[in-house]
Amino acid sequence: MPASHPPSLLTLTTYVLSQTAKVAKRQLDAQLQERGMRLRHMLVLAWLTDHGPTSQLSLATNLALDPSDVTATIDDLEDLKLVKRSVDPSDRRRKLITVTSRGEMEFRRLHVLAAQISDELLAPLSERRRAALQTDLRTILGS
Amino acid sequence: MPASHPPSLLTLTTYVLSQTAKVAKRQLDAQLQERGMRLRHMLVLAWLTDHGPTSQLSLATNLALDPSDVTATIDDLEDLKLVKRSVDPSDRRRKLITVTSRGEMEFRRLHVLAAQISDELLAPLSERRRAALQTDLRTILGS
DNA sequence: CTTATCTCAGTCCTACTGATATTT
DNA sequence: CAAATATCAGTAGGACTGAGATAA
Repeated sequence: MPASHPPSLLTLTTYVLSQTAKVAKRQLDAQLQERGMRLRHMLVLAWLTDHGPTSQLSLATNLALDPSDVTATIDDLEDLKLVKRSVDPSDRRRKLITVTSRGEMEFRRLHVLAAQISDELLAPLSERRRAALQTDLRTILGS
Repeated sequence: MPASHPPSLLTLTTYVLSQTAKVAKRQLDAQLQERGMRLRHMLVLAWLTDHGPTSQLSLATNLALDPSDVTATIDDLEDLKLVKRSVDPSDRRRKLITVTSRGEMEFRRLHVLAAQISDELLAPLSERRRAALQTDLRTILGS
């Protein structure tokens, strides 16, 4: 969060985009850190909540994480009793990661938190503008 | 750039924002890297082009860079003959950094490059939408 | 035997810290 | 002498690499 911005960069949407994202990310990180988590813990919880039991490698490829980071992340989440490892019976090399009910609760809390941060950040915009922003960004992302 | 996104996160504007920014940043970084530069080199060039000669500490505080990183960045830019160090006569502890004419040319090129990347990224949006996005993001950033 | 999955130790890179030199 | 500026060596933390273990 630069104290001020070079004017010639403020005309670049990508710059403004990155700077805004940095602010948002910083706020979320701070909140997550208070719970001993990082963004990738939340990503994994989100994925599991949405898609059900998933192998570590599949988490890695889908969430663009390094497989070894997934291992560490699952270690952490398992310590917190938010997920469970179990061997995939159909392929015993694989470990299926399952979110626990406690994990789902925690994810819901995190989601609320993130939504609040989102809202605060977007507070200067009207409801209509916010919706447009959301749609446009998703259009750009292509999903 | 996750291969796919957890649906429950796509409802969070901050998430979509961060992901979009990541894509943009990655593309710009790739281009900069081909010229032996990184984002902070461009930031410094932009600042100097906009504001004229500036001390290193002032660059650091304004651009939210660590002073020691500024030193290294100026080292690089000086090697490339894009900036010049000179002692501030009014306070000989300070070094005033000045962009050379070559540096200004290079920054103009980088700016064009970044604008192209911006345009490609925003291609799916109409002209009107793009303008709205730009304004809204600046509103959020508060500058 | 080769390949896939997970784990783990080690490496590399980046950002930051702390100490130093110089000037105010 | 204390504070400000720039430099630089060292540190800590994160992300990635490569090898090993187990299973297919």
